[in-house]
Amino acid sequence: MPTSPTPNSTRRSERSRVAILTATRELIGDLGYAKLTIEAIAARAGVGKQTIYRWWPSKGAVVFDSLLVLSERPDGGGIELPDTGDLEHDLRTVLRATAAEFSDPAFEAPIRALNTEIINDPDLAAVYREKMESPMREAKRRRLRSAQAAGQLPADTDLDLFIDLLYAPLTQRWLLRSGPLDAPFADALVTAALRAFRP
Amino acid sequence: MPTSPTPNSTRRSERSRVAILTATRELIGDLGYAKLTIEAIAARAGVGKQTIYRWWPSKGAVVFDSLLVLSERPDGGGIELPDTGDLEHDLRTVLRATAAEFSDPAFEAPIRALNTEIINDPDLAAVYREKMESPMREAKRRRLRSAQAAGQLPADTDLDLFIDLLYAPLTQRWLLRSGPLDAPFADALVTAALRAFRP
Amino acid sequence: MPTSPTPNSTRRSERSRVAILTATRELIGDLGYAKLTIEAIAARAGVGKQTIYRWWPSKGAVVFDSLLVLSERPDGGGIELPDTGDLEHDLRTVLRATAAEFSDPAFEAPIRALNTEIINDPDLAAVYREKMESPMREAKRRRLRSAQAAGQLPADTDLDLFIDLLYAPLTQRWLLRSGPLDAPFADALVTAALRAFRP
Amino acid sequence: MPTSPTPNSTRRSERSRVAILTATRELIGDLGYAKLTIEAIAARAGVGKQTIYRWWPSKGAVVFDSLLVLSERPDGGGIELPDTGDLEHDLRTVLRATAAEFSDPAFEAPIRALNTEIINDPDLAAVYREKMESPMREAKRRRLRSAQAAGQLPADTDLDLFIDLLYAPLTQRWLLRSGPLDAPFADALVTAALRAFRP
DNA sequence: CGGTAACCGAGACGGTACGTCAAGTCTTCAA
DNA sequence: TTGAAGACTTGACGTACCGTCTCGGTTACCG
Repeated sequence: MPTSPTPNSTRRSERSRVAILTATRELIGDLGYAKLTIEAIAARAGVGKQTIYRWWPSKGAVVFDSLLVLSERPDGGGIELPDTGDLEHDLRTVLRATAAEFSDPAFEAPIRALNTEIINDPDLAAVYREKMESPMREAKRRRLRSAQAAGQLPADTDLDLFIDLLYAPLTQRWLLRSGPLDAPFADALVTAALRAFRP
Repeated sequence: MPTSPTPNSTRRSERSRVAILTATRELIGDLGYAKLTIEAIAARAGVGKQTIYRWWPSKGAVVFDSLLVLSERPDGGGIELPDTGDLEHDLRTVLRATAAEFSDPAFEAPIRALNTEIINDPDLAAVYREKMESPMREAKRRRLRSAQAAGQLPADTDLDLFIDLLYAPLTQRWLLRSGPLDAPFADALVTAALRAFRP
Repeated sequence: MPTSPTPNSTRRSERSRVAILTATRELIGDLGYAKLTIEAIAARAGVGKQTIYRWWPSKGAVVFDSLLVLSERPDGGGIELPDTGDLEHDLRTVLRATAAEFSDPAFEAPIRALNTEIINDPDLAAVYREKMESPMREAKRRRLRSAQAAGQLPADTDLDLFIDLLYAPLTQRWLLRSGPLDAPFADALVTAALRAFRP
Repeated sequence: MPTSPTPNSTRRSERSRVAILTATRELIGDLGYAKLTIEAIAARAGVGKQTIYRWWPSKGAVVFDSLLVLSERPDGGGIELPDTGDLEHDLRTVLRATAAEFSDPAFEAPIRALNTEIINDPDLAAVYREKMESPMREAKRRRLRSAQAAGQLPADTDLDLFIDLLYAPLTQRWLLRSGPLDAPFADALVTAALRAFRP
């Protein structure tokens, strides 16, 4: 496993680990991904470069770990999508929120940085899927299964395809900046996805 | 416009321009994007570094221009999607071909390089949309309009949304390597997109 | 002959020649010798680089020619040392004047530049001796021969040695900045040189 | 002080320092001063360029330090001029030796390089006077004082002027290549200097 | 007196070296 | 014995100039 967000040695300094991850997140926000350097991270964290190289195999792994906390629930519990009983309404809420998050400058730089690393590093992509994508996708599946139980979605629906149809166009548009990430677009996606799987 | 694929001065050496673009394409294939350097491009092209810096504002712009030719038809004509009269059949053909292209090692490295640049450089993203995305999307729209005329797609279909639904999940899966790009996946996307817009 | 201060072709542009020499002199004064570049000369003179390379073989040659005018009499006549009939008095006058000239900021940079070139370029050194040193030394010899005729200097005096004794310590001190170039030093040199050759 | 021939930090690599100085000396001999580059020094010394820039402020300072060792006695003792009791004889010996040294190709290039730097860099000139000129001049003064004690030179002789009279013409002639550096010239200088200060 | 050849300003070209930055490795020293 | 500090080699960066080479546009001569 290329990243080690938790100490794998009792000797490891927790203080340094946190300082490095924090410094990395701050620097990505300040400079963007392209200008991020290991030296700057070490300097800002008040840490020797060797301490970074000792615990992470690549810059990408540091960046990844530093952003992992963004997706972690402080309470340790799993992520949960809203479930009012009305699938279409809930999906609109969630998709609009996702669109808004992409537009938030505080998330913009880090997520672009993360994508840059993942696109070019298959190992990191695997870790990403395991640590960040999977939990989120499982939460989405849970909500859709609940809808199936409620008879709002056919029982034989390919849930992963449904999720892809819903989210991929949104992510795509954000990555390539090919159009506005607004509520009408989010709503249109929800409508289209639901229509694609109606009986 | 940040890139200038054609000489903007009578003094510009066409020989050098072509050599630079060719060398860039070859090096991306050999080394991947991350290890591509301006010095290596200049050396391989038999050109002074200054000649690159004189005509392109950034490494990304050179990479972009070098890949632009991949999307250009040698005959100068526009791109055209197949039109046998059967929309579903044609879309399957096209989507399967797109999936196959993504799996082709010759395209893999360059297109990942291009995406890396585009994600982090809004200017380049704009040029990308204008020079590469737009012509392709227009060709897709033409095929869909033809289907509308043939009564295979409702006249009020939001063609751009249709295209997003069809292609975004494919691109997403390829970028993040989150699953196989095979014929069943392509077919499922076609089916889902068509069902989303059936009357 | 490595330098050609006068046009050797009727086609040569006198305007350009003068502009180049003037620009060179100005730039040496502004930047010092080390930062002087052919490109800057060409730019300041409003001249193509090729026009410089066409007429001078090296940067040193341009510098040399540009400084040659400093030693030329505007009236075209030769240099002449004062001759009041009192050798010691005249030598003091001349040596003090030489010391003052060395201290003049307007001469400082150019003459250092000239020396730098001459030290490292034997060809230039030869031209320097012919064009600048010889006429000056001949004028000094003339004054000393006049003194011999007046019985103020033995007839068998080695005039070149006398001149070296007089001027070399002055030049040395200026070049290496090893001491003040003041009147007492000049006077001491005159006294010593005269004593060295008194009967 | 612009040069630091001895490590000013315990962290400094003595191996690198010596390699740089040695490479510089060798390259000056091979290429001459004008073609000496920092890159070539670093390459020949097997050292990163940064290591040079870290410890020396300019190319001149490296050149200077590399030549400093030429004037250092390995035994740590000071320089001493011969003292047979016969001043004229000793001065002839020393001046002829100096002339011969100037003619030695192994000294030619480095000393010209040194002079080039010193002429154009007042700071370097100051260090030169302190580290190289002064010890040598003091040795000369000692020999002359010994002659004064022996009654071969008046007690009120201006020793520095005497030294200038003796050496400046020699150095001048060598720098400008204005004449042969042979024994007759050396002898003539000795004779003249002694005559200038005889009672 | 009209062609033409040399010279001109301009500036692109293939290069070399600059001085800086950062990468990843290695060494020293204090806690 | 870890970890901070930071020197080390390496190598790419983007810039400045080098000296050469066109490119059109004068300019002066020669046929």
